Amino acid sequence: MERKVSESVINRLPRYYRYLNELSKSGIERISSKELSQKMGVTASQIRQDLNCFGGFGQQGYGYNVKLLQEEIGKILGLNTPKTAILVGAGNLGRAFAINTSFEPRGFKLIGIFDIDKNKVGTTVKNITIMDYSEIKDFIEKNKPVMAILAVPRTHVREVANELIDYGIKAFLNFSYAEISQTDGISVENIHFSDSLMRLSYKIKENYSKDI
Amino acid sequence: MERKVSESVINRLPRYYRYLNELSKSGIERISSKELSQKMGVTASQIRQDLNCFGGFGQQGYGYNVKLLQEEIGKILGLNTPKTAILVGAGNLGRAFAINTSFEPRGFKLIGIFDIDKNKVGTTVKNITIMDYSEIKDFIEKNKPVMAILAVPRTHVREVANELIDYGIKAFLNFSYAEISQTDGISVENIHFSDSLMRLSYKIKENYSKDI
DNA sequence: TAGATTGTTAATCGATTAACAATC
DNA sequence: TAGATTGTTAATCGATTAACAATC
Repeated sequence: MERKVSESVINRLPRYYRYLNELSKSGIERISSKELSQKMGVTASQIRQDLNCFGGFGQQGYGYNVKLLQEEIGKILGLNTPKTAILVGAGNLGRAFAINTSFEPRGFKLIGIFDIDKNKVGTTVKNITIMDYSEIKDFIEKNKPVMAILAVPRTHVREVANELIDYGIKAFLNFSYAEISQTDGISVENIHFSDSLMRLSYKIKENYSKDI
Repeated sequence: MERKVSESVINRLPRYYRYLNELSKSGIERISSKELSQKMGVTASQIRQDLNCFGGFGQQGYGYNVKLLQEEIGKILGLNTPKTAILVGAGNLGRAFAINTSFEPRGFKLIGIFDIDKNKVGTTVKNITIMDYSEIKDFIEKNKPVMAILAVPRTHVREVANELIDYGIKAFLNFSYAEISQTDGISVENIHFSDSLMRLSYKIKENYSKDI
């Protein structure tokens, strides 16, 4: 029925959401695509095109209501329906992510944390007691979490991911430096620090040679 | 002289690098664009086009030498010239990043860590003693680091970034949930956990409604 | 009503894919 | 030499930008 919205558009939505949130917090009630485009460093055309993939949220001659538009984008992103998530791997990174992240405003709810390290099992992070990885199957079958955050060693990612898919997990936020083989119906979002560093390395190189 | 290489190409380079590294480690010496394309889930055309932005690294009738190609991509990314970096903000996230990341193989060298929390100052992470943020100006002027990893509260990012630019920092890896205003000659790479979560939220929503 | 700004169609631009001659 | 596969040019596809009629 509806045509599929392109990846590029989706990738821009969180940024719109963030800007609208800031505008809203600073008390601005309405904004035109032109004003917003200037603030964000994009074209007004792009903003209007992007938004009109989902419907007409503006009003001719007026612009967009900031609060309303933010709400609509939130709905498009599905932030209003909390999806249950578990964290696999409670090392430095896993714990830091759990502590630093506001799950609820982003559409998720963290309901379990797992590790294989017996020293960690039983301790708590964000009021959640870390469980032994051996209990994960039962936990998933009982509580049906939708998403798993993977912060396990690179060598274990694929194995763990496959297991969790078997148990019923539908989506991954993957921090481990390896890729989860693309399976049908499984959503994956990777955060690879190494890739970011390498891109930055390239950019620095480019910026310098430009000057010479 | 050379035409600017598009962002899309650059963004794919680290992934090529990773795959070649894996191939190399598993003892594979040569690979054709077709084989690689199948492994990576892209087109062979794209691989050849991407690589030929930088030069002809292959051989007709043979394909690509895995090790050589990996090396060349490493050079393109600038991984062979270590760039000095400092970490600003030694909270959970900053520390976890410092501990988990291999800087040298990604073209960087971590030479200093800063925080404002007096309780953290003096303790060490990865053999680096955390310094007080008040010392950062002197440190930068003396040691001339090129890049700063920002893991400070959202409310402080812009202020800190502007200060560091004044002191001579040329690039940022930014974890804080705000954007650094794009300045000429300054390279920025953002890692926004919130954006990743929201994109995943959207994907989950889409994957489900597709099934219905 | 006049002015502003949207939603949307059309034009342009760039990126991806296909095709093939060059050549190992 | 014959087969394979690159490097590169041409064709296609999609995304971005421009333009403008609709309308608040």
